[in-house]
Amino acid sequence: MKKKPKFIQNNVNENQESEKKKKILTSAIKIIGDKGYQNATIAEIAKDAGIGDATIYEYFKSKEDLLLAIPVEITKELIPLINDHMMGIKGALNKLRKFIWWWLNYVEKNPGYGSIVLLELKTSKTYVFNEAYQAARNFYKIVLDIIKEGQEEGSIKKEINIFLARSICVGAIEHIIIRWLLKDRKYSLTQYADELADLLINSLKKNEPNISNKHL
Amino acid sequence: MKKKPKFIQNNVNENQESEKKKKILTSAIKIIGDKGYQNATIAEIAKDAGIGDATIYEYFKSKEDLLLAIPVEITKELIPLINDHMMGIKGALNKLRKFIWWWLNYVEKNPGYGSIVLLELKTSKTYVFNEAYQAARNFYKIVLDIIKEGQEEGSIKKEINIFLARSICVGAIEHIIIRWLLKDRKYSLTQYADELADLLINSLKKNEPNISNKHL
DNA sequence: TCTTATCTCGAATAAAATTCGGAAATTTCA
DNA sequence: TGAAATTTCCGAATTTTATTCGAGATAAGA
Repeated sequence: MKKKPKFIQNNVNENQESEKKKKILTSAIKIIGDKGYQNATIAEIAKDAGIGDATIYEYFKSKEDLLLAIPVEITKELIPLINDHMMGIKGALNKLRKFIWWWLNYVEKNPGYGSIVLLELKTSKTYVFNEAYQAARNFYKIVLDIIKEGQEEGSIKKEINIFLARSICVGAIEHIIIRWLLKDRKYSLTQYADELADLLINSLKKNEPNISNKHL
Repeated sequence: MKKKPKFIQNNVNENQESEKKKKILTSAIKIIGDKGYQNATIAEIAKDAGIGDATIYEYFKSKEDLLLAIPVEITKELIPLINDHMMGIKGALNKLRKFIWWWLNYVEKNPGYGSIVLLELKTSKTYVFNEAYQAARNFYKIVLDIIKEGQEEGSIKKEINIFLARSICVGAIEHIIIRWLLKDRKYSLTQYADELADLLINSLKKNEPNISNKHL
């Protein structure tokens, strides 16, 4: 651990994310994702991270601050990841299908993260004013961009309000995920990806008259 | 307060819902709906209800039990109310439109209830095993029934998976409500009803070939 | 009016978050 | 290299809240 320049906050070195901070976050995701924010105790998170309770407060202002730091951290890693997966896919509707699949798949493999973002986070009164909210917005923005792209390339109806379209896509995906999180999580989430994508794409895409009418 | 028949539970009179219990619930909706479950204290709820803290525990096992009792109580009143509004409306798609409007309107007028049901409830570990979850299911079932009806009468595509269709409708509505709840709640929610209904109806309804193709 | 079963709540208890003060570790620089 | 300065860490005390206890208040029936 190296020394930082003279005048520093009263807090721990913030840049280059000390390993300890990462370890706390990892333990927090594990414990909170598993038992929920309510039932997770600072003592247990500290124990899992192999440090004393008080040390957590060197890195996070409060338990709530720790909760809010989770999506900020993870989303930072997530957005490049999904963008990477999106590369080489042509056409907004194909991208939308891929995005749906990717998201369901990610939550299925990381239910703790899904549980925190979709269930725990929104009860925090300060959520909207925190950068956690910005992180979520950046994530949703991917869907919005896909819809815009589709309207530009002519595959998605121009008359649709893009924000409403995003609400339908994001709302449907989240609703399916939330049901899964609340249930036993035994069945596969990704199995819904294709059918859901079909339905959403069908409601957004511009009908091609020459094709859809050839049977008349 | 009248005496109840001989052998009673170790608890307070459960039938005919004593006014005190109702008063506690009313205060709980007010305080929890406003500050959130976390920040609402039993002391404050008790004070608002004009009783001592300990009295709450005569009517509810715990703070969580009190939270879970709220949707059970309210949904009991809500379902007859919405069914009443639905009467006389012909056609599944018209019912869906009305349902969307009604729901958005109800939450706009009762944001405390909306906040509890959509934001606070889902973090409770016991939610799924509680009758609160059943109450929510009964509410969603209205949408499912509308979709079934639409498929039977031929206004909604038969090939759509009804559960997925419900997820899209409920998910979209809830997503719009949640954004509103998290923001300042200053703008009108019901303003979205029509456009949202258009979009959802459009994605579910069976296209009538003779009409959609007459311009060819 | 007296007895008994409820109801109510002030005060004690318990559990968990947060703060405090100083010890341990690390860094600086003479 | 050594010791002062700075930073990190944490055990123990404090604070905040939910929950329980037990005694007094209230009503019903004899």
